[in-house]
Amino acid sequence: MNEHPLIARRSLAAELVGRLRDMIIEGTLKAGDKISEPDLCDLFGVSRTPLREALKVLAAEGLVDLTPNRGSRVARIAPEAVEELFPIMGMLEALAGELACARLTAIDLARLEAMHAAMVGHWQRGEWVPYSALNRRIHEEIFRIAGNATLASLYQNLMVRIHAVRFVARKTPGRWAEAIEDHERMMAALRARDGAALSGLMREHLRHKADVVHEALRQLGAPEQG
Amino acid sequence: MNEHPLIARRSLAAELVGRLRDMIIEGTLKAGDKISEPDLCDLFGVSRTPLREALKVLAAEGLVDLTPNRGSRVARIAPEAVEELFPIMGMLEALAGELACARLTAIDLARLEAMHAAMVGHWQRGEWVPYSALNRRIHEEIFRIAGNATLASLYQNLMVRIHAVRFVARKTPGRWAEAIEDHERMMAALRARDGAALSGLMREHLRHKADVVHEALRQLGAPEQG
DNA sequence: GACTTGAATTTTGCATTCATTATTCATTCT
DNA sequence: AGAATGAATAATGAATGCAAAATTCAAGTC
Repeated sequence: MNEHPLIARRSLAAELVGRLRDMIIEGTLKAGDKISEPDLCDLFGVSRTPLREALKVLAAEGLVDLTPNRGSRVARIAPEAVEELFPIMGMLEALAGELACARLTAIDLARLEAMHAAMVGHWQRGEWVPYSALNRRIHEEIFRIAGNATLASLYQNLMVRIHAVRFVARKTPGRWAEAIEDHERMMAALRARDGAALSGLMREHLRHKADVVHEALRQLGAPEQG
Repeated sequence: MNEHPLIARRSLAAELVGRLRDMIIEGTLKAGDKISEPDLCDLFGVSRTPLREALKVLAAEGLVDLTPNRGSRVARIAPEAVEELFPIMGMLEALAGELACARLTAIDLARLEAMHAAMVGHWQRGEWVPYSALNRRIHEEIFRIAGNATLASLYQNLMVRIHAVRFVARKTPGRWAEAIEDHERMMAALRARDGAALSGLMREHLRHKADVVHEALRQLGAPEQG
């Protein structure tokens, strides 16, 4: 009768979904790569049944492309897909900001202030990696404060889909400064608990992010054929 | 080397995903129902392997709840989940409206005008079923015009999740008139190609829809235990 | 030498089988 | 009688087996 079993037992398929998703996100499995069922079965020491179930789930998430009778490959994100995703993510961030403002506690604000200050510090010292990590955590924190689990998981899912642009999204100094400015304004809106303002700012922030990715993709040119 | 094979062959699992989704949406499989693998295998005349793959996909979509070693049931939508979904759908509609305004052609507008007029006709004659169908098609048309496939499919997915409230969403005459008014204003914004206005109106329209569902759910009270 | 043709191999889709876990139901004990 | 225990039954999770499809590769043709 227990809703949440105390000892969480995951099925092999569920475990594989997580492992494979991580491998795709971190780049062990690269976009466009053919996924060999026998090889992966070997690697994980499982049979094809749970692996295939996992691949079906990842295909539903948009991380894997399945072609009947012709196997599966890691999904390749087309530049058009990126163009489609960013406006959506912008809207979801905007909503998150709005909701977060309405529910923001003093403790939440203090935590965000601290994270923001630390992030600015990383920027000043030119520490890209910790900056990125903290940046991501700030956005996650806003979604947490928003208190809409569906919204958060939806955003997560879309974020995962654009994993591949993570590497190309190297900001120029100017773009980096712009991002910091965006965040400064966002903090101001949060302090003022101005939901509408924060909403607009976050959408704009995402638009800037989209621009950065766009510039990077354009520089790289058309991705090689798989 | 064909990207899109001419003869579309679907796997059994893919076929089952579609069939089961339809069964859930149309109510043949009711929310909270236990899903018996042997029974469904019997019904469709397939083995458990493709059926289980299909259930995993539906679980990823949020239509089915899987509990390890304890089988699967049709997902029950909690009122809180509805409360979480509507603001999201509102934002997505808002974005669709904005994009649609920017890309609207004269032909698109004419088609929408015709659909709108027909829908108003159904309203005047109190024809609920064709009204609903046309209402849905108008919204779909706006998403089509918006030209963002990812946005459309995301919206579809969320729409499917709230299938169960479809039955409770009987509008009162006042609410129905409100919905018509919303649509009148939306048409005006479209004619003026005022993206910002349409965006706001569609979000408000969704808020009204949420209110209707909320009232209905409150009247029904807490859903019976599965 | 490049293009086809077709057999050998590999991979995929699905059914079946086996082990493990949950559920049901009869029996026992308080 | 009602709760507790355990055997019988059914379900789920995962591995294996098998047929159909795709891929590979070597031989033959122009």
